[in-house]
Amino acid sequence: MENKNPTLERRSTYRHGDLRRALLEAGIQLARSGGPEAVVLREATRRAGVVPNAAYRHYASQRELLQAVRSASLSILAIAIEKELSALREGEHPADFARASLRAVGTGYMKFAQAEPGLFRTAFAVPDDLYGAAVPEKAGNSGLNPLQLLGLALDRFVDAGILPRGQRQGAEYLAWSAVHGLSMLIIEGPLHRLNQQQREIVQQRLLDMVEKGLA
Amino acid sequence: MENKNPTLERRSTYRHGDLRRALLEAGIQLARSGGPEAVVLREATRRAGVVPNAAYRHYASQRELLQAVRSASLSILAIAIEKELSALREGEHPADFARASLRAVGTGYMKFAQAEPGLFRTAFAVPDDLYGAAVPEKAGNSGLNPLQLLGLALDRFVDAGILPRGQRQGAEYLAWSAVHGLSMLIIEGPLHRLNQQQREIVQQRLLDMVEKGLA
DNA sequence: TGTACATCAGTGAACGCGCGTTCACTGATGTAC
DNA sequence: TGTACATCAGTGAACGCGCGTTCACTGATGTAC
Repeated sequence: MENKNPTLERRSTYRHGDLRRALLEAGIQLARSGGPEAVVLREATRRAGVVPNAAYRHYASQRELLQAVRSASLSILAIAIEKELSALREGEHPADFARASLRAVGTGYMKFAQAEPGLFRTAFAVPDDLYGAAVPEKAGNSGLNPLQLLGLALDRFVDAGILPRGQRQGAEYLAWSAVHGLSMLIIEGPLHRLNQQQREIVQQRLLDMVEKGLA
Repeated sequence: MENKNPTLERRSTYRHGDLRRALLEAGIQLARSGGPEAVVLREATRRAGVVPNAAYRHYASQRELLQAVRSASLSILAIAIEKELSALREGEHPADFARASLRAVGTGYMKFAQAEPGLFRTAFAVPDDLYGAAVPEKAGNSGLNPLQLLGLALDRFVDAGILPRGQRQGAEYLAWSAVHGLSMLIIEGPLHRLNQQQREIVQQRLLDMVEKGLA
């Protein structure tokens, strides 16, 4: 029997103080360890050290809490991608820089999927717009969400002249499909048994395919 | 309130006759309309016109029934792919034939995902080997499961000399990732809003990318 | 051809579980005067 | 600076729900003699 409520110090105050955030954070932990179906409202309140219905002061329903967790997951993913991107230095060859950018986005995405499969699955479990107005809840530090970061890398392809401008539109979805698909096959599919080295090889080959196949 | 048990004619016999199959078929219907989480043992027994615990004469647990449904889903997918493949005629150009084969596999896969999202999600929801001994429960009429059908198309690439033999191994997973990823983005992701024509365009572009990027 | 009996498919009743959600409440806080 | 009071965060108790699963049973079937 593990401690279900590691965060709880018995509250001395009647008011919690920041229950909304505590519930969100508990929800993120739940998603982290069990994916979207683990985001259980009652369990989140338990972890926050609060009675179940107290949640309704801050979220209208379990569904609304789940959506908040989902947005947070996307934001964490965006930050992981940004981290890979920020390791790049813009050299003298724009084409190399563009290619490295795309690989960084893809690598950040796939690394995240494997390091945080629960959050990854949560981020994409529920259909929801990733187009439209960029909302900060789903964005990284740059203010861009994961799809927009991918778009940024592809813009660099166009700028470098290695992707015809006419093929730019919708190219996100081609690259995204490949990287998303491999992530799924690895984290909950038939590629689950691959060891770390094998995973890296297939990831690199996949990125090669995208790079070569896009232009 | 819809009819929960459309199949049930009030049984006149004490014995059901073929409850195992009836439960499997009910399970498939459930998966069809609601994905893996809809495969509820009690509901399957209701549809079979039988008391809940009767299921335990035929399946050791809900999980076992779900696995059976999953295998059936893979088999149905294999048949869908075979249908696309069988429309091909082997012409005089092996390279063209090989390329058409790969496109047929990819098209069959993506069509199935969109026509039967519930079964598709069920087929891939639970991790499970698709390697190893080919088991007939997961295979199509040819005795090959979906992964093996993809392998067949890639073998034709090698035979036609458009894929180096040294790059053949593991190539399944590159092609599969792309096609699987796009399917997911379309059926339960941000590409859900695309209309039929837009979907076909992006699917064709994705297949172009794979074809070009593989070799 | 007839009868006894083993087999086992399906029944009936019940279990514990955890979930999301609603209701009327209580207690602390902070604002108006 | 002190007091009355509105606000509203969190409580306590309870609801109905559907699930998977277990138990002791009953009734039909088909096989052995």
